[in-house]
Amino acid sequence: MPELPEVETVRRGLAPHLEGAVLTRVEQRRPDLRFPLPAGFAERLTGARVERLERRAKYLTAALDTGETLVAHLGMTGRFTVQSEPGGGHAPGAFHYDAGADPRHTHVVLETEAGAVIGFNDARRFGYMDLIATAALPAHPWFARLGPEPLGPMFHVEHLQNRFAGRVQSVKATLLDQAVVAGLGNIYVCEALHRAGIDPQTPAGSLSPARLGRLVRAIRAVLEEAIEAGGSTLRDYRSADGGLGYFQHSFRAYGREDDPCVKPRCRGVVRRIVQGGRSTFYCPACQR
DNA sequence: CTTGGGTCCTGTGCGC
DNA sequence: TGCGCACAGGACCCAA
Repeated sequence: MPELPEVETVRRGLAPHLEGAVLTRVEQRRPDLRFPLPAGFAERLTGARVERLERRAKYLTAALDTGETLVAHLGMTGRFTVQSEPGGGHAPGAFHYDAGADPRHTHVVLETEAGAVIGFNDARRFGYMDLIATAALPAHPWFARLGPEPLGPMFHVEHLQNRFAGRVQSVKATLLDQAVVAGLGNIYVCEALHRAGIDPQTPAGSLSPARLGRLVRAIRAVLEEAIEAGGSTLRDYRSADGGLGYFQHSFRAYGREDDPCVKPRCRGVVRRIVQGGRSTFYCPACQR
């Protein structure tokens, strides 16, 4: 479930359980996720205290008091589950997050002193984790080339102008490049381009400053609304547990092939095309 | 430099 | 009901 709003939602859900918490038990159930887990993974985590739980792009980072940071990427299907054990210092009627996860795919389990049991579950195993020296994080290959946070002060029209200049690649593909802006994925790029009224096939370098301004505002708006809604859940959102997002009901283009365009006064129909091997949904009538 | 394609892995949903 | 295929929120790598 993982673009920026989903990862941010996960961070907010985990933070009360992890920030300030001491990890009393760590269980590694397989040697690898997408990549091998580092040597001594469980041992290096056990006994550590989580100082901060943060998000950068689509990465979650848990800075530890050991000088290392636990970094997690959810890939396509990664999710965290949380159970608070009765008597573990939490109110009765234990908080239970995302009960729908198949337990066969729970690969890592973290338990805190306060009694929270946190599972990392990932059916496709495109997700990954590593332990990295906190001081070395900014220079790490996963982080060094990331573009600005789209909801932060460094993301503005001038930035897009600079990064788009001379690029003949489509604006859709360019926005998926994490070095241009960090955290967007297929869904929110489609949604932002629809809101901005921009054809996804337009060469990035050919967009006027005015249109880039609309694009910046559309990206910020759709991400803020999605975070507000707790992100999007594409499967089993009906399982009534807390913590599941509902922004998928607000999609205007993504997944709406053959539906009439929802933009007022637009008579267009949403189409699906393939760009770079991935589906793009857009309205040819109002996105030009 | 770009683009397109294939790769990792499993689950789901659809047409037949 | 069963089977095979297309497709899925990411991101890397390589050939052309």
